[in-house]
Amino acid sequence: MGGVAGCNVSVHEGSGLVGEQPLRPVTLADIAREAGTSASTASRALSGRGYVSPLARVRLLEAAERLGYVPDASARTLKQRTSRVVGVAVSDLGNQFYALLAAGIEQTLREADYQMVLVSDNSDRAQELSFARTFLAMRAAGVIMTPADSAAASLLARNGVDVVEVDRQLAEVPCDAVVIDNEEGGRLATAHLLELGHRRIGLLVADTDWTTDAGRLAGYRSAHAGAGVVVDERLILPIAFHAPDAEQRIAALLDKQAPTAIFAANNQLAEHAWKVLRVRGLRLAQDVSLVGFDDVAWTSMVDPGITVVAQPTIELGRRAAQLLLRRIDDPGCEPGFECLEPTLVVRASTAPPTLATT
Amino acid sequence: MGGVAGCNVSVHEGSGLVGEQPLRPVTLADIAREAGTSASTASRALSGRGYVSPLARVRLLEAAERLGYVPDASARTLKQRTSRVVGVAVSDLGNQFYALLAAGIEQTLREADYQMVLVSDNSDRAQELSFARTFLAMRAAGVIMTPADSAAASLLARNGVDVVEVDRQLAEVPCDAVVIDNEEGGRLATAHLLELGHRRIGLLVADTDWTTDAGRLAGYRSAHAGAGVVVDERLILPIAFHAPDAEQRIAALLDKQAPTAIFAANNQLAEHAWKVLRVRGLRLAQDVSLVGFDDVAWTSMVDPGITVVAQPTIELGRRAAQLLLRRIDDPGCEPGFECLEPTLVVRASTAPPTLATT
DNA sequence: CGAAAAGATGCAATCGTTGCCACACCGCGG
DNA sequence: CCGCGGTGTGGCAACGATTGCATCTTTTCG
Repeated sequence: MGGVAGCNVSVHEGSGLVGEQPLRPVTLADIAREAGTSASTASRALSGRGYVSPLARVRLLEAAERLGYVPDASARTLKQRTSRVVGVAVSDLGNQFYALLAAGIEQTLREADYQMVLVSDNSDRAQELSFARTFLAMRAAGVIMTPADSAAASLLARNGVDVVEVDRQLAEVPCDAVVIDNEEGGRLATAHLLELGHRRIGLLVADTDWTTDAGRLAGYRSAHAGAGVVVDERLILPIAFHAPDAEQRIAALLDKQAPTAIFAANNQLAEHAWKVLRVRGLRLAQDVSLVGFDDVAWTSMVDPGITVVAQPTIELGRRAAQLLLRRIDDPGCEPGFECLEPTLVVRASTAPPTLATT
Repeated sequence: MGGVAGCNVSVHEGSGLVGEQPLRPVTLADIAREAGTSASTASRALSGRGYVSPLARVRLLEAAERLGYVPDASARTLKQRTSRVVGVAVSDLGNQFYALLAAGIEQTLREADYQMVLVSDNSDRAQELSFARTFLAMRAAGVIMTPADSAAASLLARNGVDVVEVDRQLAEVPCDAVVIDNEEGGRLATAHLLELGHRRIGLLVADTDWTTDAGRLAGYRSAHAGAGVVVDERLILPIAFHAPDAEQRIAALLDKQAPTAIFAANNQLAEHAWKVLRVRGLRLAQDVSLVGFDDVAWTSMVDPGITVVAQPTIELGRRAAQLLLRRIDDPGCEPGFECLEPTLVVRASTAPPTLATT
């Protein structure tokens, strides 16, 4: 440490003790000069590629350490035409589901020394496309998204950026994807209610053309078919995200269709349904059964606890990141598709109907 | 559109209809050639700086549009020595509080056309420092962090990167900060319980040296002092984050110190306390009162609802981002400090003690 | 009418890193 | 002793956008 007396002298700017304004960042050329080599050699020593004598290596490493060298990511990206950032676009960071998804992604990326650029696009096509352009501009190593539209994925793929779709699937280009088995989830929830004896099961589902909602709806139908029960279409209520009248419409469904149970196909709708039931003074399980989708915290804390279809949310994020890392590592590999299984968590919000109708 | 017949001809690679592998991204030089100008003029036209004739401008704009030009962020960053990304480091993305904080930050940054690089550092000093280096390498325009240690902020500040501390404050360098008035929050919660007649109020607080916990503790003491009540130090229980024995220790506190009320100074501890009380069959309000800190979703959904000190979490994030944007805009301005006021939300988990001791 | 100002453009250098290429050593086998 | 691989090393040209400067053209105005 500081053994070479001359070292400080050769530093052009007083960078040592006072710690004031290096301002101009330390470059490779600086540490090369410091160690008496060329920039090329410095680059080789620090990146570990190519021949460098042991002596030069330690000198350079020491110099880099001493001067606090931090390689310039943009220069590297410019030269190598790819960066270590991964773009991640989710629908709504404020929603616990997407936050956990992002947490899972970030964790895995971090372990592989990639950075996550996270944006929340409100499921807006224009914003999604704009973010795709941004990720393109950053020369992102890849992009993970919960897609709202196929245009973004197409744009990215066309420009050679790897895309992983997570939670939903709607790309028109071949691409990696990891989703939940939504149909199975819908089936689990619905079959559970059917087995309890319910015959009029209201379905609250997001009003989208996404695979998540389509899958859950399909599961709902399939469970009915399996049980030989005809679905009354009026029991199916599509509700747009953030619809201001969501709770009124749920209330109307309760009034007009007299369901004995409700299957709310996402965590928001479950919350809405729960609130409507509470406001109306309807007792869960006794008066109306309720099944939610996505095991968010409150469902196990309220009394009675809510029966839900649990998704491995963080794992979903991790898998998506793993899929992307695999593709970065081996760009030629077959598009991967993973489908994680949801599980039914039975709590106290479901019970046989009190007055069984036909 | 496509009026100039020759335009496709001059494109060297078939980029038009087939949409297959442009592979090499479109550069400024490409669109300059396409429009018959130099790259300099193209740059001026697209960036809007400097003289460009109207004719050249439209030609270049059209060419850029037609070829799908996306400026290379790394080249721009390299040249301008600053990027449009803002590094954000929070303690734990899986915690709703930090997720919402990040959501608020992202929203504001997005509106100003900045990107958020989000990392979750687990309050680990080493990780935090490593991220600071990464942000440095990316030439981040600024960094927003919930700090765990002062080293990261110092490193960044020393290298000319603007730092905003959010939620907590512990930088040794002058820097912008936005926090909650934790002392007031602690006081609100404690005073509420004291007014109800409680004299033995257990305090669950994170075992850190952060300003959040110190502030809440100070508020707890200050409220006692204001009411002329002496604090029994044995009622104060510091619990480390993710301590596996958190609930056992809370149970022990209940057993040994017989508090008539509990003030849990963060959302995790509130959840732990709530669970312990439930497991023990203790009725909220009637047997033990409970006040939480941070109005997360479940607190208003459980029965009885939990009285909490609510923080404007998203707003906290927004303000932090605004502070950073202001500083980027005017690097010389005085370090800003904002302190947002928490509010007490009284629900049904608090009531006068049944058996008033002393 | 001529000079100065404004308008418009291109050249070339620059940002920091990487990687190709050439060169310079070394010892060794032919 | 020549050449040949194996080692090290430095020079130089990229990567793609920006920008100061020089150049050239057009106005404008005294």
